[in-house]
Amino acid sequence: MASIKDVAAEAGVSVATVSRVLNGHPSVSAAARARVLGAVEALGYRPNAVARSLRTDQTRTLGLVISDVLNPYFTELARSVEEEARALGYSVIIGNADERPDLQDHHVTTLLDRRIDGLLVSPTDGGSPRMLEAARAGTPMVFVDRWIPGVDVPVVRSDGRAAVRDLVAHLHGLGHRRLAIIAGPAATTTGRERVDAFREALGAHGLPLPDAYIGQGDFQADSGRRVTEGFLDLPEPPEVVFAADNLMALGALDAVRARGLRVPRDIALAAFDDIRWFVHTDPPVTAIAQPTGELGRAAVRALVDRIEGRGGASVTLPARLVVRRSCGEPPASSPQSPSPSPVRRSTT
Amino acid sequence: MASIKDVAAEAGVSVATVSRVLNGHPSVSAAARARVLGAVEALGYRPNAVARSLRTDQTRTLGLVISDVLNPYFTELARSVEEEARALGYSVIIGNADERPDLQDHHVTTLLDRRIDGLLVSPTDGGSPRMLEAARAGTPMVFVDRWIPGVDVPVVRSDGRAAVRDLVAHLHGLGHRRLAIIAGPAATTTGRERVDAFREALGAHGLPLPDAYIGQGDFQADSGRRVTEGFLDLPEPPEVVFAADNLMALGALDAVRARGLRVPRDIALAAFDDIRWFVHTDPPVTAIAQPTGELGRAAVRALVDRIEGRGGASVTLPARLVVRRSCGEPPASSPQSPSPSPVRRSTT
DNA sequence: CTGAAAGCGCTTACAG
DNA sequence: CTGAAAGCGCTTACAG
Repeated sequence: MASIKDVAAEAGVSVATVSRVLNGHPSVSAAARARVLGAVEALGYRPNAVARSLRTDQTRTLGLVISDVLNPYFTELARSVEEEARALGYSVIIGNADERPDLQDHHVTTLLDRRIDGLLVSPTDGGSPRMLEAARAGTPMVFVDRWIPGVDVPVVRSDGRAAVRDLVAHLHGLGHRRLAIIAGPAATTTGRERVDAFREALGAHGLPLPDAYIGQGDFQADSGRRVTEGFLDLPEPPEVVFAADNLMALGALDAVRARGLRVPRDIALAAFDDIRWFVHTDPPVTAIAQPTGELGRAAVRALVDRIEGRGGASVTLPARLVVRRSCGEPPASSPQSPSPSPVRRSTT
Repeated sequence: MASIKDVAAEAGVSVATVSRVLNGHPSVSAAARARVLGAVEALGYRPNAVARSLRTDQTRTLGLVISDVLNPYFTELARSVEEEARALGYSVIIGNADERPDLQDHHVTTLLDRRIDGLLVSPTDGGSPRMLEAARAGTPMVFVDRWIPGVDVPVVRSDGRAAVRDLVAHLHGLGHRRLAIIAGPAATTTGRERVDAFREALGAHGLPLPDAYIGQGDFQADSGRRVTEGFLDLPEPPEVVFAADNLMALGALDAVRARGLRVPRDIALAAFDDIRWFVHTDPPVTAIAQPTGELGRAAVRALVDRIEGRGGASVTLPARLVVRRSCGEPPASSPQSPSPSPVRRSTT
């Protein structure tokens, strides 16, 4: 592969001059510039990004460590992150932690070894030593979706509290009283917060959240299935299952179907995270939708602001309830909005 | 960040010695090794992968350019690619082309500039100049899923021909005679092949595939919706729509639902690519399943073989039909298997 | 406007 | 077993 030396030789100038025209430095004569450009074209030369990075100490690359690529929520997040990064002149390298702290650590290490300019992470746990160390060492960093309390890093996330209240009001309005949740890992903020919000919302209606109705999942499908089976085996099974993410809702559907039961007739289902397939499931699934694309873009802007020394602040965006049919049909006469906050009723 | 010099100073040895222990070179005294390891630990030193790559001319990194991250098929492919690569000591950088040739080109260029050791690509089109040039220049490369005829690069893909025959036999057995297809872009091999296989299978049953029943999609959801609307507007709409990928099937479901029609009562639906949600859609969708994970792993092995000078051959794996209910219920008395080749009937 | 030179952080023949 | 030195491909003060 042609190097800058080859270009210089071909153009009859020094490598310094080649470098200058490549970087748009103003003090180059028009003649030299033309000769260099000609040589670049003739040789099909492309600058070696590795050498450039070593010299300039910047890679124009962002690392993104997500919890699970198979989760459409994170896949959409990754897409918007890449899009915004590209618009700002950065590439992104994605690491998939698969909800495993050890894999998360592997990716953080690899990314740091590659000297990425900044790190976007949605932590799978309470924070590996390596990640905390990176944060302390001053690697520009921002948390997205999930975060680690006590670490001084901006957080870009969505707040589902109001939407969860809307959901519980909706469920209560439908006559449901025994509500259960498939929780995410307690080591994650979203794992804890969604349970807290749910419990709080239930409390407002005078409803309890007994321990038996809190199933411990890991945000992946199999755990949703397993927890749902446990709920169904209870002497008094819940009337509604709220899955804290879309994959666990998928697992819940698997479990219900495997028993020959029907949603919502035998048990109602709602999910955190809205995905396109929820419109076409049997029945369509009531869900809480996050402004995923906007989160990804905001996270990149915050990170790039940090990298380029412009601060970079936390952002919290609201989630919203999308009512479909998986929790039962509302009485025809009742109003749609269970609460003052805006609730979109899906047209499907 | 500590460099190799700092470690050398701390350990009281030369940087050469540090490098040797870091790389497991045998000729280092036990004492020196211990001092170096101690210094590494004390300083929290991590080798700079950028510098190492520049020096060794290898990055231990694979580039993967996929057509669309939002497509669960590619997301699963990407996951298995990363997994296998990691097992073999490589990282992978994913570029999402979003079915756009210009974006594909952007990623190929970026990846090449980073001097990745090898390139895995599922081309969005007939091949950009830059990609063809890379192939000709000898960059280790393998095509996965889609490929470009006439380019001397191994291809790892699945052959859906037999499964499409099984599908058509299934449809024919159900009494369907007017079958339509939502095709992928003609610039892609999978776009063309799936239509060809479909036409050939129809021919075996004496059925035509009129132009009006070939809708041009782009493998993304909106095109599936648009094409399906066109089918429904025909004076004689098809009885079955076969979507050449899962996203276009999603779009087809959107279109059918928007008209207040039902699958399979008003129109039947089948899809290429099986995804977990198809079990829970209304109705469950009959699909052709690819051995996606195996494809990803085989592609990585072929690429690494090329990189390490061990050849690297093409691999073709069979796809298989998974019958569900979206094409209608079979008469209770008829046998399940429409053909001699093995057909899995889903338990759901 | 231009070039010679230093240096980014490594690895690896070469000499001892 | 160990170190001094060259060199990977760039960028960028410095001097002219």
